[in-house]
Amino acid sequence: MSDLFVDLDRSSPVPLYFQVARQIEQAIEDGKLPPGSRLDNEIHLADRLGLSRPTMRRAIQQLVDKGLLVRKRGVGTQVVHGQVTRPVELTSLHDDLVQHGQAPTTTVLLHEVVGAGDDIATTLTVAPGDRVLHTRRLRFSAGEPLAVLENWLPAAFVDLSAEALVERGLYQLLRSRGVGMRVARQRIGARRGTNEECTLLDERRGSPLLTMERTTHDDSGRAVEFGRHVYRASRYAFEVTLVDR
Amino acid sequence: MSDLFVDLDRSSPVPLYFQVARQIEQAIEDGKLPPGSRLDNEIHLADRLGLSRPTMRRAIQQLVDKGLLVRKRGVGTQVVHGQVTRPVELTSLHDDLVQHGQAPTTTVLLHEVVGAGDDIATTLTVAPGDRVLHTRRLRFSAGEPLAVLENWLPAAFVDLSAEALVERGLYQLLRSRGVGMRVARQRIGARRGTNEECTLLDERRGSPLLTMERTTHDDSGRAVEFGRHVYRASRYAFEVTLVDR
DNA sequence: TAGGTCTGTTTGTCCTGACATAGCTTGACA
DNA sequence: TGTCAAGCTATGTCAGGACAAACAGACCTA
Repeated sequence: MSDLFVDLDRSSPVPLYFQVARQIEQAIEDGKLPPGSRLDNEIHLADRLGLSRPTMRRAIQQLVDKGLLVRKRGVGTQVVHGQVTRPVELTSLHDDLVQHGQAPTTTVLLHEVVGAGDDIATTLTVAPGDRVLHTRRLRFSAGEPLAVLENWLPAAFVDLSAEALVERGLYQLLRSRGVGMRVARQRIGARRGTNEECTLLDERRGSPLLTMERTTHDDSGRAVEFGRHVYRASRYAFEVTLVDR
Repeated sequence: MSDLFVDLDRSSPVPLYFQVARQIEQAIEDGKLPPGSRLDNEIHLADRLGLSRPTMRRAIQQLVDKGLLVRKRGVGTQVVHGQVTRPVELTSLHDDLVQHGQAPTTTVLLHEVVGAGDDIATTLTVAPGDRVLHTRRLRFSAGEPLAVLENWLPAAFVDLSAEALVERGLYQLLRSRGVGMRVARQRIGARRGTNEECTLLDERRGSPLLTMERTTHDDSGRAVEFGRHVYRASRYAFEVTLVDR
Protein backbone atom coordinates (compact mmCIF):
# COMPACT_ATOMS: atom_id res chain seq x y z
CA MET A 1 0.00 0.00 0.00
CA SER A 2 1.02 3.58 -0.34
CA ASP A 3 0.65 4.79 3.25
CA LEU A 4 3.92 3.13 4.13
CA PHE A 5 6.27 5.69 5.57
CA VAL A 6 9.92 4.82 5.57
CA ASP A 7 12.57 7.07 7.06
CA LEU A 8 16.00 6.57 5.57
CA ASP A 9 19.22 7.78 7.13
CA ARG A 10 21.93 7.55 4.50
CA SER A 11 24.59 8.72 6.91
CA SER A 12 23.85 5.90 9.34
CA PRO A 13 26.19 2.91 9.38
CA VAL A 14 23.09 0.70 9.31
CA PRO A 15 22.67 -0.57 5.74
CA LEU A 16 19.79 0.88 3.77
CA TYR A 17 18.24 -2.49 2.97
CA PHE A 18 18.22 -3.24 6.69
CA GLN A 19 16.59 0.05 7.59
CA VAL A 20 13.87 -0.60 5.05
CA ALA A 21 13.30 -4.19 6.15
CA ARG A 22 13.09 -3.16 9.77
CA GLN A 23 10.47 -0.54 9.10
CA ILE A 24 8.32 -2.77 6.93
CA GLU A 25 8.50 -5.41 9.64
CA GLN A 26 7.40 -2.79 12.16
CA ALA A 27 4.48 -1.83 9.93
CA ILE A 28 3.39 -5.47 9.83
CA GLU A 29 3.64 -5.81 13.59
CA ASP A 30 1.69 -2.59 14.10
CA GLY A 31 -1.07 -3.83 11.84
CA LYS A 32 -0.47 -1.13 9.23
CA LEU A 33 0.13 -3.98 6.79
CA PRO A 34 -2.54 -6.55 7.74
CA PRO A 35 -2.15 -10.24 6.79
CA GLY A 36 -2.95 -10.80 3.13
CA SER A 37 -2.36 -7.20 2.08
CA ARG A 38 -0.27 -6.57 -1.00
CA LEU A 39 2.86 -4.45 -1.12
CA ASP A 40 3.53 -2.09 -3.98
CA ASN A 41 5.75 -3.63 -6.62
CA GLU A 42 9.50 -3.39 -6.19
CA ILE A 43 10.03 -0.81 -8.87
CA HIS A 44 7.53 1.66 -7.46
CA LEU A 45 8.73 1.11 -3.91
CA ALA A 46 12.36 1.58 -4.87
CA ASP A 47 11.41 4.67 -6.81
CA ARG A 48 9.39 6.13 -4.00
CA LEU A 49 12.14 5.62 -1.44
CA GLY A 50 14.87 6.80 -3.75
CA LEU A 51 16.58 3.42 -3.78
CA SER A 52 17.79 1.11 -6.50
CA ARG A 53 15.81 -2.01 -7.24
CA PRO A 54 18.44 -4.45 -5.92
CA THR A 55 18.47 -2.70 -2.56
CA MET A 56 14.70 -2.78 -2.37
CA ARG A 57 14.69 -6.45 -3.36
CA ARG A 58 17.17 -7.25 -0.66
CA ALA A 59 15.04 -5.63 2.01
CA ILE A 60 11.99 -7.58 0.87
CA GLN A 61 13.96 -10.81 0.55
CA GLN A 62 15.07 -10.51 4.15
CA LEU A 63 11.47 -10.48 5.29
CA VAL A 64 10.61 -13.36 2.98
CA ASP A 65 13.42 -15.35 4.61
CA LYS A 66 11.97 -14.51 7.99
CA GLY A 67 8.63 -15.91 6.93
CA LEU A 68 6.76 -12.61 7.11
CA LEU A 69 6.24 -12.04 3.40
CA VAL A 70 5.48 -14.29 0.46
CA ARG A 71 6.08 -13.45 -3.20
CA LYS A 72 4.81 -14.87 -6.45
CA ARG A 73 6.20 -13.93 -9.81
CA GLY A 74 3.79 -11.98 -11.97
CA VAL A 75 1.54 -11.39 -8.99
CA GLY A 76 3.24 -9.49 -6.23
CA THR A 77 4.29 -9.57 -2.61
CA GLN A 78 1.88 -10.28 0.23
CA VAL A 79 1.94 -10.42 4.00
CA VAL A 80 1.61 -13.97 5.33
CA HIS A 81 -1.62 -14.81 7.14
CA GLY A 82 -1.63 -15.98 10.67
CA GLN A 83 -0.43 -14.88 14.03
CA VAL A 84 2.77 -12.95 14.50
CA THR A 85 5.26 -15.32 16.06
CA ARG A 86 8.83 -14.22 16.06
CA PRO A 87 11.06 -16.92 14.57
CA VAL A 88 13.96 -18.34 16.53
CA GLU A 89 17.17 -16.43 16.07
CA LEU A 90 20.65 -17.50 16.97
CA THR A 91 20.38 -16.67 20.65
CA SER A 92 20.78 -18.40 23.94
CA LEU A 93 18.06 -19.23 26.40
CA HIS A 94 19.27 -16.35 28.58
CA ASP A 95 18.88 -13.78 25.79
CA ASP A 96 15.52 -15.27 24.86
CA LEU A 97 14.12 -14.90 28.34
CA VAL A 98 15.45 -11.37 28.74
CA GLN A 99 13.84 -10.36 25.47
CA HIS A 100 10.51 -11.68 26.68
CA GLY A 101 10.75 -9.51 29.76
CA GLN A 102 11.83 -12.28 32.11
CA ALA A 103 14.74 -11.92 34.52
CA PRO A 104 16.50 -15.28 34.40
CA THR A 105 18.81 -16.32 37.21
CA THR A 106 21.46 -19.00 37.16
CA THR A 107 23.11 -21.38 39.58
CA VAL A 108 26.45 -22.92 38.64
CA LEU A 109 26.44 -26.60 39.55
CA LEU A 110 29.81 -27.45 38.04
CA HIS A 111 32.68 -25.44 36.64
CA GLU A 112 35.91 -27.26 35.86
CA VAL A 113 38.71 -27.48 33.33
CA VAL A 114 39.16 -31.03 32.11
CA GLY A 115 40.83 -32.94 29.30
CA ALA A 116 38.55 -33.44 26.33
CA GLY A 117 37.15 -36.93 25.91
CA ASP A 118 37.01 -38.43 22.44
CA ASP A 119 33.42 -37.42 21.71
CA ILE A 120 33.80 -33.84 22.95
CA ALA A 121 37.12 -33.50 21.12
CA THR A 122 35.44 -34.60 17.91
CA THR A 123 32.51 -32.22 18.10
CA LEU A 124 34.71 -29.28 19.15
CA THR A 125 37.41 -30.22 16.60
CA VAL A 126 40.22 -30.16 19.17
CA ALA A 127 42.74 -32.86 20.02
CA PRO A 128 41.65 -35.47 22.59
CA GLY A 129 43.04 -34.47 25.99
CA ASP A 130 43.09 -30.75 25.17
CA ARG A 131 41.92 -28.58 28.02
CA VAL A 132 38.25 -27.66 27.76
CA LEU A 133 35.90 -25.86 30.12
CA HIS A 134 33.05 -28.01 31.35
CA THR A 135 30.12 -26.29 33.06
CA ARG A 136 26.74 -27.34 34.31
CA ARG A 137 24.20 -24.72 35.25
CA LEU A 138 20.64 -24.58 36.50
CA ARG A 139 18.59 -21.83 34.92
CA PHE A 140 15.58 -20.28 36.64
CA SER A 141 12.86 -18.09 35.20
CA ALA A 142 10.24 -16.36 37.29
CA GLY A 143 11.64 -18.11 40.33
CA GLU A 144 11.04 -21.58 38.90
CA PRO A 145 13.71 -23.95 37.58
CA LEU A 146 13.52 -24.19 33.80
CA ALA A 147 16.51 -26.04 32.41
CA VAL A 148 19.77 -27.81 33.15
CA LEU A 149 22.49 -26.51 30.82
CA GLU A 150 25.66 -28.51 30.34
CA ASN A 151 28.32 -26.97 28.11
CA TRP A 152 31.85 -27.59 26.86
CA LEU A 153 34.07 -24.82 25.50
CA PRO A 154 37.49 -25.05 23.83
CA ALA A 155 40.79 -23.97 25.45
CA ALA A 156 40.48 -20.30 24.48
CA PHE A 157 37.65 -19.89 26.98
CA VAL A 158 38.82 -21.88 30.00
CA ASP A 159 39.31 -18.63 31.92
CA LEU A 160 35.62 -17.77 31.91
CA SER A 161 34.70 -17.42 35.56
CA ALA A 162 31.71 -19.02 37.24
CA GLU A 163 30.70 -15.59 38.53
CA ALA A 164 30.56 -14.20 35.01
CA LEU A 165 28.33 -17.08 33.95
CA VAL A 166 25.92 -16.29 36.76
CA GLU A 167 25.73 -12.66 35.70
CA ARG A 168 25.52 -12.60 31.97
CA GLY A 169 24.67 -15.81 30.14
CA LEU A 170 27.03 -17.74 27.92
CA TYR A 171 26.25 -16.14 24.57
CA GLN A 172 26.57 -12.61 25.93
CA LEU A 173 29.96 -13.49 27.40
CA LEU A 174 31.21 -14.92 24.14
CA ARG A 175 29.95 -11.95 22.18
CA SER A 176 31.64 -9.52 24.55
CA ARG A 177 34.88 -11.34 23.83
CA GLY A 178 34.51 -10.57 20.17
CA VAL A 179 33.37 -14.03 19.16
CA GLY A 180 31.08 -13.76 16.13
CA MET A 181 28.77 -16.75 16.25
CA ARG A 182 27.38 -17.62 12.87
CA VAL A 183 26.07 -21.17 12.56
CA ALA A 184 24.48 -23.48 15.10
CA ARG A 185 23.31 -27.03 14.55
CA GLN A 186 20.69 -28.27 16.93
CA ARG A 187 19.15 -31.64 17.57
CA ILE A 188 15.91 -31.53 19.50
CA GLY A 189 14.48 -34.62 21.15
CA ALA A 190 12.79 -35.84 24.29
CA ARG A 191 13.37 -38.40 27.01
CA ARG A 192 12.44 -39.27 30.56
CA GLY A 193 14.44 -37.24 33.08
CA THR A 194 16.89 -38.92 35.41
CA ASN A 195 16.10 -38.75 39.11
CA GLU A 196 18.74 -36.07 39.58
CA GLU A 197 17.41 -33.94 36.72
CA CYS A 198 13.86 -34.19 37.98
CA THR A 199 14.94 -33.16 41.46
CA LEU A 200 16.84 -30.16 40.12
CA LEU A 201 13.93 -29.12 37.93
CA ASP A 202 11.28 -29.69 40.58
CA GLU A 203 9.47 -32.25 38.44
CA ARG A 204 8.01 -35.62 39.44
CA ARG A 205 10.33 -38.58 38.96
CA GLY A 206 10.31 -39.86 35.41
CA SER A 207 8.79 -36.73 33.90
CA PRO A 208 9.27 -36.13 30.17
CA LEU A 209 11.97 -33.57 29.36
CA LEU A 210 12.80 -31.73 26.16
CA THR A 211 16.43 -32.22 25.16
CA MET A 212 18.65 -30.15 22.91
CA GLU A 213 22.19 -30.71 21.69
CA ARG A 214 23.87 -27.81 19.98
CA THR A 215 27.20 -27.07 18.37
CA THR A 216 27.88 -23.43 17.60
CA HIS A 217 30.50 -22.25 15.07
CA ASP A 218 32.06 -18.81 14.77
CA ASP A 219 32.79 -16.85 11.61
CA SER A 220 35.96 -18.83 11.03
CA GLY A 221 34.01 -22.07 11.00
CA ARG A 222 35.55 -23.24 14.28
CA ALA A 223 33.36 -24.75 16.97
CA VAL A 224 33.11 -22.42 19.95
CA GLU A 225 30.62 -24.28 22.08
CA PHE A 226 28.93 -27.62 22.52
CA GLY A 227 25.89 -27.85 24.74
CA ARG A 228 23.65 -30.59 26.03
CA HIS A 229 20.55 -29.08 27.57
CA VAL A 230 17.36 -30.44 29.11
CA TYR A 231 14.22 -28.33 29.55
CA ARG A 232 11.07 -28.83 31.54
CA ALA A 233 8.60 -29.85 28.87
CA SER A 234 5.80 -28.39 30.97
CA ARG A 235 7.25 -24.92 30.72
CA TYR A 236 9.24 -24.66 27.48
CA ALA A 237 9.01 -25.37 23.75
CA PHE A 238 11.04 -24.49 20.65
CA GLU A 239 9.61 -22.40 17.87
CA VAL A 240 11.04 -22.76 14.40
CA THR A 241 10.15 -21.13 11.10
CA LEU A 242 11.03 -22.94 7.90
CA VAL A 243 11.13 -21.17 4.55
CA ASP A 244 11.34 -22.78 1.15
CA ARG A 245 13.07 -20.87 -1.62
CA MET B 1 41.21 -23.65 -4.02
CA SER B 2 41.81 -23.81 -7.71
CA ASP B 3 41.01 -27.45 -8.44
CA LEU B 4 37.33 -26.66 -8.27
CA PHE B 5 35.70 -27.64 -11.52
CA VAL B 6 32.37 -26.09 -12.27
CA ASP B 7 30.36 -26.95 -15.34
CA LEU B 8 27.97 -24.24 -16.40
CA ASP B 9 25.09 -24.73 -18.78
CA ARG B 10 23.88 -21.33 -19.84
CA SER B 11 21.06 -22.77 -21.90
CA SER B 12 19.63 -24.62 -18.94
CA PRO B 13 16.58 -23.18 -17.19
CA VAL B 14 18.38 -23.78 -13.90
CA PRO B 15 19.77 -20.42 -12.73
CA LEU B 16 23.52 -20.00 -12.92
CA TYR B 17 23.92 -19.13 -9.24
CA PHE B 18 22.10 -22.33 -8.40
CA GLN B 19 24.27 -24.47 -10.64
CA VAL B 20 27.36 -23.01 -9.01
CA ALA B 21 26.05 -23.42 -5.47
CA ARG B 22 25.04 -27.00 -6.15
CA GLN B 23 28.48 -27.93 -7.45
CA ILE B 24 30.36 -26.28 -4.61
CA GLU B 25 28.08 -28.09 -2.19
CA GLN B 26 28.88 -31.34 -3.96
CA ALA B 27 32.61 -30.62 -3.71
CA ILE B 28 32.23 -30.13 0.04
CA GLU B 29 30.30 -33.38 0.42
CA ASP B 30 32.88 -35.23 -1.66
CA GLY B 31 35.67 -33.94 0.53
CA LYS B 32 37.26 -31.96 -2.29
CA LEU B 33 36.76 -28.92 -0.08
CA PRO B 34 37.62 -30.17 3.41
CA PRO B 35 36.37 -28.37 6.53
CA GLY B 36 38.37 -25.23 7.21
CA SER B 37 39.64 -24.86 3.65
CA ARG B 38 39.46 -21.43 2.06
CA LEU B 39 37.68 -20.63 -1.18
CA ASP B 40 39.19 -18.28 -3.72
CA ASN B 41 37.91 -14.77 -3.35
CA GLU B 42 34.71 -13.84 -5.12
CA ILE B 43 36.34 -11.75 -7.79
CA HIS B 44 38.70 -14.49 -8.94
CA LEU B 45 36.01 -17.13 -8.79
CA ALA B 46 33.58 -15.03 -10.78
CA ASP B 47 36.32 -14.27 -13.26
CA ARG B 48 37.34 -17.88 -13.63
CA LEU B 49 33.79 -19.08 -14.20
CA GLY B 50 32.94 -16.23 -16.53
CA LEU B 51 30.29 -14.85 -14.21
CA SER B 52 29.59 -11.46 -12.73
CA ARG B 53 30.41 -10.88 -9.11
CA PRO B 54 26.77 -10.56 -7.96
CA THR B 55 25.98 -13.98 -9.42
CA MET B 56 29.00 -15.51 -7.74
CA ARG B 57 28.09 -13.84 -4.46
CA ARG B 58 24.58 -15.19 -4.65
CA ALA B 59 25.84 -18.75 -5.09
CA ILE B 60 28.12 -18.41 -2.09
CA GLN B 61 25.45 -16.69 -0.03
CA GLN B 62 23.11 -19.61 -0.60
CA LEU B 63 25.62 -21.97 0.96
CA VAL B 64 26.27 -19.56 3.82
CA ASP B 65 22.52 -19.59 4.51
CA LYS B 66 22.60 -23.35 4.53
CA GLY B 67 25.32 -23.30 7.16
CA LEU B 68 27.99 -24.87 4.96
CA LEU B 69 30.19 -21.83 4.47
CA VAL B 70 31.27 -18.96 6.69
CA ARG B 71 32.63 -15.62 5.49
CA LYS B 72 34.56 -12.85 7.17
CA ARG B 73 35.28 -9.52 5.57
CA GLY B 74 38.93 -8.96 4.81
CA VAL B 75 39.65 -12.65 5.34
CA GLY B 76 37.69 -14.80 2.96
CA THR B 77 35.26 -17.66 2.77
CA GLN B 78 35.81 -20.96 4.55
CA VAL B 79 34.09 -24.31 4.85
CA VAL B 80 32.51 -24.85 8.27
CA HIS B 81 34.11 -27.45 10.50
CA GLY B 82 32.18 -30.39 11.78
CA GLN B 83 30.17 -33.25 10.47
CA VAL B 84 27.99 -32.97 7.43
CA THR B 85 24.45 -32.85 8.73
CA ARG B 86 21.76 -32.01 6.28
CA PRO B 87 19.69 -29.10 7.53
CA VAL B 88 15.95 -29.43 7.80
CA GLU B 89 14.14 -28.39 4.66
CA LEU B 90 10.47 -27.73 4.26
CA THR B 91 9.45 -31.37 3.89
CA SER B 92 7.13 -33.79 5.52
CA LEU B 93 8.06 -36.80 7.60
CA HIS B 94 7.14 -39.02 4.67
CA ASP B 95 9.56 -37.26 2.30
CA ASP B 96 12.22 -37.26 4.99
CA LEU B 97 12.04 -40.99 5.50
CA VAL B 98 12.01 -41.71 1.77
CA GLN B 99 15.09 -39.58 1.31
CA HIS B 100 16.89 -41.56 3.99
CA GLY B 101 16.17 -44.78 2.16
CA GLN B 102 13.29 -45.85 4.35
CA ALA B 103 9.98 -47.07 2.98
CA PRO B 104 7.38 -45.55 5.28
CA THR B 105 3.89 -47.01 5.45
CA THR B 106 0.76 -45.39 6.75
CA THR B 107 -2.49 -46.41 8.39
CA VAL B 108 -5.41 -44.03 8.31
CA LEU B 109 -7.10 -43.96 11.71
CA LEU B 110 -9.58 -41.21 10.95
CA HIS B 111 -10.67 -39.38 7.83
CA GLU B 112 -13.69 -37.09 8.02
CA VAL B 113 -15.02 -33.78 6.87
CA VAL B 114 -16.16 -31.67 9.79
CA GLY B 115 -17.05 -28.09 10.60
CA ALA B 116 -14.06 -26.09 11.82
CA GLY B 117 -14.01 -25.36 15.53
CA ASP B 118 -12.93 -21.92 16.68
CA ASP B 119 -9.28 -22.80 17.26
CA ILE B 120 -8.84 -24.63 13.95
CA ALA B 121 -10.71 -21.89 12.10
CA THR B 122 -8.36 -19.31 13.55
CA THR B 123 -5.14 -21.09 12.68
CA LEU B 124 -6.36 -21.95 9.17
CA THR B 125 -7.88 -18.46 8.70
CA VAL B 126 -11.27 -19.79 7.63
CA ALA B 127 -14.70 -19.03 9.05
CA PRO B 128 -15.81 -21.13 12.06
CA GLY B 129 -18.04 -23.93 10.83
CA ASP B 130 -16.41 -24.05 7.39
CA ARG B 131 -15.88 -27.57 6.11
CA VAL B 132 -12.38 -28.86 6.82
CA LEU B 133 -10.76 -32.25 6.36
CA HIS B 134 -9.66 -33.87 9.60
CA THR B 135 -7.34 -36.87 9.41
CA ARG B 136 -5.42 -38.94 11.88
CA ARG B 137 -2.74 -41.33 10.64
CA LEU B 138 -0.26 -43.75 12.12
CA ARG B 139 3.10 -43.68 10.37
CA PHE B 140 5.43 -46.70 10.35
CA SER B 141 9.09 -46.86 9.42
CA ALA B 142 11.00 -50.12 9.09
CA GLY B 143 7.94 -51.96 10.32
CA GLU B 144 7.81 -50.05 13.61
CA PRO B 145 5.29 -47.34 14.54
CA LEU B 146 6.95 -43.94 14.56
CA ALA B 147 4.39 -41.19 14.87
CA VAL B 148 0.73 -40.27 15.14
CA LEU B 149 -0.10 -37.52 12.66
CA GLU B 150 -3.26 -35.46 13.10
CA ASN B 151 -3.99 -32.88 10.41
CA TRP B 152 -6.63 -30.35 9.40
CA LEU B 153 -6.93 -28.98 5.85
CA PRO B 154 -9.16 -26.20 4.49
CA ALA B 155 -12.19 -26.73 2.25
CA ALA B 156 -10.23 -26.84 -1.01
CA PHE B 157 -8.78 -30.20 -0.02
CA VAL B 158 -11.75 -32.03 1.52
CA ASP B 159 -11.81 -34.36 -1.50
CA LEU B 160 -8.41 -35.88 -0.71
CA SER B 161 -9.06 -39.60 -0.36
CA ALA B 162 -7.84 -41.79 2.46
CA GLU B 163 -6.31 -44.13 -0.12
CA ALA B 164 -4.22 -41.32 -1.58
CA LEU B 165 -2.93 -40.47 1.89
CA VAL B 166 -1.82 -44.07 2.39
CA GLU B 167 0.05 -44.03 -0.88
CA ARG B 168 1.81 -40.75 -1.12
CA GLY B 169 2.14 -38.65 2.02
CA LEU B 170 0.44 -35.33 2.60
CA TYR B 171 3.06 -32.95 1.22
CA GLN B 172 3.48 -34.92 -2.00
CA LEU B 173 -0.28 -34.83 -2.52
CA LEU B 174 -0.45 -31.10 -1.98
CA ARG B 175 2.47 -30.46 -4.30
CA SER B 176 0.92 -32.60 -7.04
CA ARG B 177 -2.13 -30.34 -6.80
CA GLY B 178 0.01 -27.35 -7.59
CA VAL B 179 0.16 -26.04 -4.06
CA GLY B 180 3.43 -24.16 -3.58
CA MET B 181 4.26 -24.40 0.10
CA ARG B 182 6.52 -21.62 1.27
CA VAL B 183 6.49 -20.99 5.00
CA ALA B 184 5.92 -23.30 7.95
CA ARG B 185 5.87 -22.37 11.61
CA GLN B 186 6.60 -25.18 14.01
CA ARG B 187 6.43 -25.51 17.75
CA ILE B 188 8.37 -28.44 19.16
CA GLY B 189 7.78 -29.70 22.67
CA ALA B 190 7.44 -32.85 24.72
CA ARG B 191 4.92 -34.48 26.98
CA ARG B 192 3.86 -37.81 28.40
CA GLY B 193 1.86 -39.87 25.92
CA THR B 194 -1.76 -40.70 26.55
CA ASN B 195 -2.61 -44.35 27.00
CA GLU B 196 -4.06 -44.48 23.50
CA GLU B 197 -0.98 -42.89 21.93
CA CYS B 198 1.36 -45.24 23.74
CA THR B 199 -0.65 -48.24 22.62
CA LEU B 200 -0.61 -47.07 19.01
CA LEU B 201 3.12 -46.36 19.13
CA ASP B 202 4.01 -49.57 20.95
CA GLU B 203 5.52 -47.69 23.88
CA ARG B 204 5.10 -48.30 27.61
CA ARG B 205 2.31 -46.32 29.27
CA GLY B 206 3.39 -42.82 30.18
CA SER B 207 6.41 -42.76 27.88
CA PRO B 208 7.79 -39.35 26.88
CA LEU B 209 6.80 -38.26 23.38
CA LEU B 210 8.09 -35.50 21.13
CA THR B 211 5.32 -33.18 19.98
CA MET B 212 5.14 -30.86 17.00
CA GLU B 213 2.51 -28.36 15.93
CA ARG B 214 2.84 -26.92 12.48
CA THR B 215 1.01 -24.43 10.29
CA THR B 216 2.05 -24.35 6.63
CA HIS B 217 1.36 -21.42 4.30
CA ASP B 218 1.41 -21.37 0.49
CA ASP B 219 2.86 -18.72 -1.80
CA SER B 220 -0.23 -16.58 -1.38
CA GLY B 221 0.23 -16.51 2.35
CA ARG B 222 -2.85 -18.65 2.98
CA ALA B 223 -2.72 -21.51 5.48
CA VAL B 224 -2.94 -24.86 3.68
CA GLU B 225 -2.43 -27.22 6.57
CA PHE B 226 -2.38 -27.44 10.34
CA GLY B 227 -0.85 -30.48 11.98
CA ARG B 228 -0.50 -31.79 15.50
CA HIS B 229 1.97 -34.64 15.56
CA VAL B 230 3.50 -36.86 18.24
CA TYR B 231 6.69 -38.86 17.70
CA ARG B 232 8.30 -41.67 19.63
CA ALA B 233 11.13 -39.89 21.40
CA SER B 234 13.10 -43.14 21.42
CA ARG B 235 13.22 -43.19 17.63
CA TYR B 236 13.02 -39.64 16.33
CA ALA B 237 14.54 -36.18 16.80
CA PHE B 238 14.46 -32.88 14.92
CA GLU B 239 17.57 -31.35 13.43
CA VAL B 240 17.70 -27.62 12.90
CA THR B 241 20.41 -25.36 11.55
CA LEU B 242 20.37 -21.71 12.60
CA VAL B 243 22.35 -19.07 10.73
CA ASP B 244 23.01 -15.54 11.90
CA ARG B 245 23.46 -12.83 9.29
C1' DT C 1 60.61 -5.56 22.67
C1' DA C 2 56.09 -3.55 22.72
C1' DG C 3 53.14 -0.61 20.65
C1' DG C 4 50.67 1.53 17.16
C1' DT C 5 50.25 2.63 12.03
C1' DC C 6 49.98 1.82 7.27
C1' DT C 7 48.76 -1.06 3.39
C1' DG C 8 46.89 -4.66 0.67
C1' DT C 9 43.18 -8.04 0.56
C1' DT C 10 38.49 -9.39 0.75
C1' DT C 11 33.88 -8.96 1.63
C1' DG C 12 29.85 -5.53 2.26
C1' DT C 13 26.91 -2.13 0.24
C1' DC C 14 24.76 0.30 -3.48
C1' DC C 15 23.98 1.86 -8.15
C1' DT C 16 22.32 1.50 -13.30
C1' DG C 17 20.70 -1.21 -16.92
C1' DA C 18 18.90 -5.19 -19.44
C1' DC C 19 16.34 -9.23 -20.60
C1' DA C 20 13.66 -13.57 -19.15
C1' DT C 21 9.62 -15.71 -17.30
C1' DA C 22 5.34 -16.76 -14.78
C1' DG C 23 0.39 -15.34 -13.92
C1' DC C 24 -3.33 -12.91 -15.00
C1' DT C 25 -6.36 -10.24 -18.02
C1' DT C 26 -8.22 -9.03 -22.22
C1' DG C 27 -9.56 -9.37 -26.76
C1' DA C 28 -9.82 -11.65 -31.22
C1' DC C 29 -11.30 -15.41 -33.66
C1' DA C 30 -13.64 -19.66 -34.65
C1' DT D 1 -20.12 -18.52 -26.64
C1' DG D 2 -15.96 -20.77 -25.82
C1' DT D 3 -11.08 -20.95 -26.43
C1' DC D 4 -6.66 -19.68 -27.44
C1' DA D 5 -3.34 -16.07 -28.18
C1' DA D 6 -1.42 -11.70 -27.21
C1' DG D 7 -0.12 -8.38 -24.04
C1' DC D 8 0.57 -6.48 -19.46
C1' DT D 9 2.56 -6.75 -14.86
C1' DA D 10 5.52 -8.17 -11.43
C1' DT D 11 9.18 -10.82 -9.96
C1' DG D 12 13.51 -13.56 -11.35
C1' DT D 13 18.09 -13.54 -13.30
C1' DC D 14 22.40 -11.49 -14.81
C1' DA D 15 25.99 -8.01 -15.98
C1' DG D 16 29.41 -4.46 -14.71
C1' DG D 17 31.07 -0.78 -11.94
C1' DA D 18 32.11 2.03 -7.77
C1' DC D 19 33.17 2.96 -3.12
C1' DA D 20 33.27 1.61 1.98
C1' DA D 21 34.76 -1.04 5.82
C1' DA D 22 36.92 -4.75 8.35
C1' DC D 23 40.77 -7.68 8.88
C1' DA D 24 45.60 -9.46 9.00
C1' DG D 25 50.16 -8.86 8.58
C1' DA D 26 54.18 -6.13 7.75
C1' DC D 27 56.55 -2.25 9.14
C1' DC D 28 58.05 1.39 11.71
C1' DT D 29 58.80 3.88 15.98
C1' DA D 30 59.52 4.64 20.88
